[in-house]
Amino acid sequence: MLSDQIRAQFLEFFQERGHLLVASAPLVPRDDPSLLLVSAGMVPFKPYFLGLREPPGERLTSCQKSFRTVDIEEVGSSYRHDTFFEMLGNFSFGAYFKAEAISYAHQLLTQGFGLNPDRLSYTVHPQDQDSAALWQKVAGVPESRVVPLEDNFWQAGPTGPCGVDSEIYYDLGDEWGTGPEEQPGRGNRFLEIWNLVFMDKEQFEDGTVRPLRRRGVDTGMGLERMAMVLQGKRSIFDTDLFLPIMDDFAQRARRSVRPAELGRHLRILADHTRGACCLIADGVLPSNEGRGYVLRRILRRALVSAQSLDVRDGLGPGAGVVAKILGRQYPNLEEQMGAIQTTLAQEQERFQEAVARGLDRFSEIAEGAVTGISGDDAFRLHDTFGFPIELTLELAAARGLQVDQARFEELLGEQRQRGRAGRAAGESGVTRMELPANRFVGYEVTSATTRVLAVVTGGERGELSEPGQEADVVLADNPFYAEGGGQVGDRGRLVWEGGEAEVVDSQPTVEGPSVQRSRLLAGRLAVGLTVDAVVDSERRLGCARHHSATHLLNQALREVLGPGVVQRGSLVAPDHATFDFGWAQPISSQELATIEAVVNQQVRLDLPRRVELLTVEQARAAGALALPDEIYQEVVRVVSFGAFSKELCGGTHVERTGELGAVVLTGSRSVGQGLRRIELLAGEAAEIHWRRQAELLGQLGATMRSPVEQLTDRVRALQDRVRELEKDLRQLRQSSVGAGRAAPTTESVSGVTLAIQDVDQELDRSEMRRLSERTLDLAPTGLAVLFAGGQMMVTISEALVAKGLNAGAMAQEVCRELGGRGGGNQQLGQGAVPKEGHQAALAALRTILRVALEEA
RNA sequence: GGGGAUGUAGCUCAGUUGGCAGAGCGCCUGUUUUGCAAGCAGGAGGCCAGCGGUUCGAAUCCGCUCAUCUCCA
Repeated sequence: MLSDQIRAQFLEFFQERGHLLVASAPLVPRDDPSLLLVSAGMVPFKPYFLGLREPPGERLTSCQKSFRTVDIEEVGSSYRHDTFFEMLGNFSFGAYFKAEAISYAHQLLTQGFGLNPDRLSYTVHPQDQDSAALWQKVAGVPESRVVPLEDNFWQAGPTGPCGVDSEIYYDLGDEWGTGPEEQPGRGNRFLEIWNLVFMDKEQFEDGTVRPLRRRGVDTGMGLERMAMVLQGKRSIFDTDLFLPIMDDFAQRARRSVRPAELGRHLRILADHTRGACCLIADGVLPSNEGRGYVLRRILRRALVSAQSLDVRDGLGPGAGVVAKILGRQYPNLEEQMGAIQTTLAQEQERFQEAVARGLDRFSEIAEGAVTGISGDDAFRLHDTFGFPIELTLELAAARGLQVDQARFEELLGEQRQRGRAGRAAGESGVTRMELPANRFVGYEVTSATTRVLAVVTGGERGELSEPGQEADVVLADNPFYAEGGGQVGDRGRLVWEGGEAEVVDSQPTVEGPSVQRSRLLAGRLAVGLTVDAVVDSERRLGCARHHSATHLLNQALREVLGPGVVQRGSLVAPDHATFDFGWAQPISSQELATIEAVVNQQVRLDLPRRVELLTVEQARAAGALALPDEIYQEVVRVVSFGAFSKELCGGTHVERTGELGAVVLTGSRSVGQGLRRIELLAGEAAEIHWRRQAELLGQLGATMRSPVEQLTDRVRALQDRVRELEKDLRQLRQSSVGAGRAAPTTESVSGVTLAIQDVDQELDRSEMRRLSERTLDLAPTGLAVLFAGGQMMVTISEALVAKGLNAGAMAQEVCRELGGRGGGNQQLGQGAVPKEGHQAALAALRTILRVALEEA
């Protein structure tokens, strides 16, 4: 049975039983910073289980793209470990619980997929008598095949919905082993194919566990494993999901290795190429951190394997095969193929550079190596230069060198420890807390008379009584826009009988309602109070202008640079906005000017704004732009300006583009790999910007006494002139110094020649040095002292150095006597002496020299 | 979020207990008058990433910032 059929049959089975089919969410989770990537089928449904949002139906079914990073290192060496996988699931939100879930599962497996019931066994949580009984009753399985398992308890994270679960295992047969270790949950013979989670509790940060308002079911069946079972294969990699990818790489491999190694490399290539394609298609780009780093890591692992097998044409063609297999299920693989190919090529290039650098290092290390390569060196190659340990091992073996792998692992472990410690320290102390639901009225009005539903200070409910105190406030009818979609949160005031508070920020919460960070000015703020909530509408309007301007910019970029422009984020503030987008080349100033012109043209057309509430499908069909890595709710706001721009957006906007007045793009710069940022100003901010520029130019022109048009030439000429003058001055000084205002004199101190030069001008360091050496020429076996303005320099000949004299020490002593400081090394000493102290310094030097010579 | 590395001429990089900023390639001028990326001589080109500190003196030592590379989470 082909994997496409398995997927279809699963989803049909549950659709026939009243489940609504929900499309897979992107791999990048929305609004959940605790998660790197979607790692299970239920992740997009978490808010439904928590009761924070209404699900589109009580019964849902989906095939969800998922990605797990925990066993990246295992991939290739195992028959069932992968990173990217598809999770088939059915979900209940209060519609049914254990009995139906178990019955459905048994029915689909045995009748739908036709699995032999004798090969199935089940695990349940030891406390979960219900499930144990249900398996026997509903599925008619003997008690012996229902195994209690302590770890059959599931939760999405440290906090959140949780409950006992029940796992279904398929017996792969005697050839996988017959020992006592081979049991469901242990060994290899029994393969977990489906997990049914019965969620009825919620875990809180403080350790308490409370029942969920609406208990539910969350199940997950791994498509890859099911395909392995139904296609009678010994590995998920032998199924139609992976085999064509492996074949493709095998055909392009030019180096032969041992069969076991070949298989491992092909599995790595197949899994990682597949995963990388899906990540890139969902908007992830390689980087040094976060999910971008996950992508880079699997790409580099794949590239190491590609190199080991000497694969022709790299990973690119493999991506084509991936799209052929998964493209029908996930159309964005085809749509984003251009981005996928360029990303693969770019990362390959970067990797080659890192390898080339590492090779040089490795050679240096290997040159000096006698017995082997230390773990510290191997780790350094890996850690600092990104040179894969696999290559180090390979190259070392070729030279007959050992690598201290144990030490390497030890260092890697320490690195991990540091990483974890760093993360724990950086964790924010946000505690989860139930907040009452409220209503956002800010699209329609900027002020409202409403009730205070909650006042939260320091994670606890309370009230504000002292002026200056701050708290997060939840309002029943809330006119404040909470930070989102790049637009900053509203500010304003809360006013009530006998009191007032300033709203300094508005933030969304994971729990649902947005909170107004408020600082008490007067009176007392507590739950139940009726307040007038007034948004700072000037500020709001500034945000609206800049937000609308970014929409125009987004479309203008696509028209000028091409449809490949993908928005990656933005910041919309009252006085400026920035817009980030994926684009590899720098933006020329001409391009920027063209883009700016297109935007302003749309401003002058005074396009009307329209807001529609559509389903995601409708919006997509209408061609609305959306961020690639955002998941939107079922009903979305679509904001359009005339026929020019149409975007999914929850922000606030002007009514007509004419309100923007003018838009100015102040520049573009790179903010990361393949990521550019354009800064823009609209309305009054643009006006201020221009006025400042004009003032600046005016001042500059006045200072230069030159018309503005000629400023560039004037400045350039001035620079040339300065350069010439500096050069002339240098030469002049050199010659004047050489001539010597006061000719150098020599005298004898205890039989040693002391050459003295005193010039009545400040010299720079190199000039002093040069003149000092020339003065020393007069005393080839003695010493020289040079005074130049407030500086003194003592140089002594090799002969005196050999006698143990120290110029630095002498300079230090002389200076100290004159109240200054000095120092230096054996040949050369330097220090500050006042201009009028030259004679005193000389006298001191003579004394010091005499003493030093006597000691020597 | 936490480590490591790098930042010096247009490019690739040297630069030693802290003491006159260098090489190769490229560029300009002259010369040779020639076997294909030519030879010879001369020259221009630098805020040593930025800011602060230590020091008589910092490309060099210390701190912070920025950019790039890289590993871990």
